[in-house]
Amino acid sequence: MQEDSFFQQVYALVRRIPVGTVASYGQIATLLGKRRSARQVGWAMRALPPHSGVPWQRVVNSEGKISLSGCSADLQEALLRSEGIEFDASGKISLERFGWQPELEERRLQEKEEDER
DNA sequence: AAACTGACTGTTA
DNA sequence: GTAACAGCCAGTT
Repeated sequence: MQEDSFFQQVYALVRRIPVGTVASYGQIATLLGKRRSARQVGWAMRALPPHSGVPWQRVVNSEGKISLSGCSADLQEALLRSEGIEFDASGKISLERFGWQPELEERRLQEKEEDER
């Protein structure tokens, strides 16, 4: 569990998820070029030590729901709410509103550069 | 070494 | 709407 293992790649990517947005396990896997390795992303999150600095709470399943059970789920929801993310009546996050969109980020960056030019 | 277990997901029925 | 299944792979029996 070191070097540039799959887990490390996952952590590096999860660290880039902006505050107030969420990504799905599958999305992380896809961005890493492992389209069907969502489960391993879940493993990576599970293996995470408590004070790793990785914003694990920003990773939810493809429905926009929390995939944990028990008190861990409560913690995740609390963390996300504190970041400004809202849940609907069924405990679901609107990926439309809060989903991480790396491509849009790039676009915004480009637009900003154009403005400054 | 083999079988089993998941913080998953898209497809198929 | 539900259910089964395949694909993926690290860790744990």
